[in-house]
Amino acid sequence: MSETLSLIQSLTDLLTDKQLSELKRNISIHKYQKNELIYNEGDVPANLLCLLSGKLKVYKNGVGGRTQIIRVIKPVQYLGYRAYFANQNYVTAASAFETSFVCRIPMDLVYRWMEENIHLSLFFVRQLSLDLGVSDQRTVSLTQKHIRGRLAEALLFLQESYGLEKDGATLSIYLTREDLANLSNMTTSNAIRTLSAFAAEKIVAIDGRKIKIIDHEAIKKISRIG
Amino acid sequence: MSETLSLIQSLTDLLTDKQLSELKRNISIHKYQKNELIYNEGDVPANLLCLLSGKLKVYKNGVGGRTQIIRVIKPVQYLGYRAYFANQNYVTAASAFETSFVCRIPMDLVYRWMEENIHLSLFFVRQLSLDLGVSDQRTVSLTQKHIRGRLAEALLFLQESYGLEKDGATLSIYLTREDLANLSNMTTSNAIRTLSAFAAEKIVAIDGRKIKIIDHEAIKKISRIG
DNA sequence: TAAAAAATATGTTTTAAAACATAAAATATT
DNA sequence: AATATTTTATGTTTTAAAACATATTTTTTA
Repeated sequence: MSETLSLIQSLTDLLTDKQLSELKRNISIHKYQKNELIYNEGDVPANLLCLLSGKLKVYKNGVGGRTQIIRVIKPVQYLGYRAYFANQNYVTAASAFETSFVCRIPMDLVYRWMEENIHLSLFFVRQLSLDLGVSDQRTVSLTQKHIRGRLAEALLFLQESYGLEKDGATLSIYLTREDLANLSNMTTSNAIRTLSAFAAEKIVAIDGRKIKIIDHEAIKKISRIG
Repeated sequence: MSETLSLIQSLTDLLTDKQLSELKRNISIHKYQKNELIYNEGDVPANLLCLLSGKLKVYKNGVGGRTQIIRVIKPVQYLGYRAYFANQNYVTAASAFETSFVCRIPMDLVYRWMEENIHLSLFFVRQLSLDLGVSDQRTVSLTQKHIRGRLAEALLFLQESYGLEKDGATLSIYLTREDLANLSNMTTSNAIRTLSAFAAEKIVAIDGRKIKIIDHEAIKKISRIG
């Protein structure tokens, strides 16, 4: 428990002693298996969620069964607050890329703390502002870049989000081509084909779901100019 | 001045008397002509902006000179706060669709008020949460819907945003086909062609830039299913 | 470990949207 | 009012991405 609390420090740092002890009494930890749903579109957002370990995706089911991954979550990051603050049900769903531990804090409690703790409120102001900037940029990238540019951007995004393995080149997250497609707004076949093309061009090396970044500059260039 | 203050009531309601008098000393009003730039990508976000009258667009310049309208602003709505809160320069630009009056309040002042006024902070938490929900939904619509669906959605969006004229059918905003295209993520020719098609199908009637909604249900259906 | 299911690979066809072209109409400028 | 510029309209061609098809490989489940 003390380790858990240290993990979610960014928020707990902001709490008063009284709020902290209240937190300890109301926090719960949940384990999610690979691909397990954490919340679904339409659900009531009752809890603030915090990813302690593992990897998550936040996504929307769009037109004709197509899925768009909106953002990915890494430890230690919060999620699930937007809908509550907007007084809406969830408009996204979230599930685990791999086995993950998530803690839940009742959102009503968090909101009560916010009313008496300006730092906590400002924490969410900042968080939401960062999220919104990313979302707006993403709208433009996904609509205007060509397939190769979108896939290259997705690879860079995964590198930034989850980092690389000890070799300093292999992405630490192993996604199916379908997830890669849903992240880059393309069909699964196009994710497969385009990734194969990158491999043929020696920009990446692929070994199943393992993706090794060979020519980082080339990927950045493709992401930038399409 | 008293009328101005009544216009921006949603925010001023939240201020203390002391803050309100400080507001009066620091607020300024600016007139923008049609197509005039209000702020540009890369600018430092020094002011909270509030549209008092007129109509604005917030947009991003993307790949290859293409422009994407991110959101439209109606009176009385605030803008320009996200970048400040995220500690970034503007990643969007804003300009006037038509002659508009915008008031400016120094953002440092607003932030200081937020630190001593929880209601103001929670106002922005809610605002940002709504913005983020719209942005995420927009990402999916713009990437997954077909051209007809995107244009139909844009028409509905303009109706919601700016309303209709006295006839109860004509959109109150007259956009060029180019703006309509930039709103719907398509080329100008496709906006022209698709709008002509809607007119031929008697779903809308067009008279220059005037767009009259004839069959609202049909537009909703096209927006929904593509 | 065998069978079934899911994911990946690769080729071919189709299609939606962009690009290109030209003309007419509407706006703006002198 | 005349000229220049921008916007709208419409036709044609090209192209990027989706859709469809089939085979192979990998993963899951019985």
